[in-house]
Amino acid sequence: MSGVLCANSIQAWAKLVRAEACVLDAVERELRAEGFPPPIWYDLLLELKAAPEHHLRPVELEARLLLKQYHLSRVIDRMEAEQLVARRKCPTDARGLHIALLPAGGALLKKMWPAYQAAIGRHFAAKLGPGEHQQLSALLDKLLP
Amino acid sequence: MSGVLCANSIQAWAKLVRAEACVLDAVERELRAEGFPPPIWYDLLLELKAAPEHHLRPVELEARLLLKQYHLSRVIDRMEAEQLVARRKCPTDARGLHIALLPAGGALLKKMWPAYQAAIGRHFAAKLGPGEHQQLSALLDKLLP
DNA sequence: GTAATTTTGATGCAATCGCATCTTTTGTCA
DNA sequence: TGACAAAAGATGCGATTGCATCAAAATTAC
Repeated sequence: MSGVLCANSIQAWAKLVRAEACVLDAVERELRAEGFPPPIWYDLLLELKAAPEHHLRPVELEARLLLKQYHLSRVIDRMEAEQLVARRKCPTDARGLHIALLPAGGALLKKMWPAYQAAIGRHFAAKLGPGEHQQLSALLDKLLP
Repeated sequence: MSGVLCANSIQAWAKLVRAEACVLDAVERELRAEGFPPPIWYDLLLELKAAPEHHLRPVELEARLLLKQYHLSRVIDRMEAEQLVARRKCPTDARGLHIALLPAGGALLKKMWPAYQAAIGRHFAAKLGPGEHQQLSALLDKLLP
């Protein structure tokens, strides 16, 4: 089953790790410098906003954002402390929760978008040519579950 | 300068972050389960081994591995505690150091390679087609400094 | 030559992560 | 039904990260 990986594979692997770290770090740093929370907060809020009734269960958020269970649990702690989201009882499963979008969450989403977009544009999008975003997307799709 | 990013860019961005996290996490988890240290230790040892006299300065390691200064400083702490590398005085710059590869470091490199290779193969390389590794490499190169 | 600036590396402290485990509730199957 | 396994979330604790800052040496400027 195994054998030897070719040099191309190893190099692609190394570049994936390095490039992502480099770009994500630049974006996070830029957002933080402007007083914004980390990108994952934005992503989470966006998922909630896109959801049918502006709420999702943690399990669903885990799957969409690919977060680990304990990680998400703590992100929600912090966002709840900032009144961005609220934990509500889930009516159909007593084990579960609804994570609901609060007004302040919607407001942050709006306020953060220009900065987030600019950061992604500067540190990521601008470095690729026109068709390359889709090309990269297609390749990364194969790596996703 | 700015304007609006197209949906393709945003999606590619999101996939880059998610896919990398997903794959790196799987590889790290697998190595850890077999009792090995994190991949960055391997990468660092490999850089040292490839270096002319099996030693490099922290600044050089930072640049090659794209690590932050304080991060690298602490990684070296841990690796030094395990006798994998040693901090030596740098003869040409009294501020600096030589990080030297120790025998145990070389041994770990050898011992770890099969596991590392297998993990990368399983969680990354196997998911891409023959030419796609190079294709991905080329795209990621544009994101690197 | 000396003062100001930059570079290199370390570290205190607070925030975050990762693992393992716990509680509660659901689902399965005899 | 009743026992047993699986799923959803929370959390204690130790390890790691990130920021800010420090000290020491090299470089630059005057």
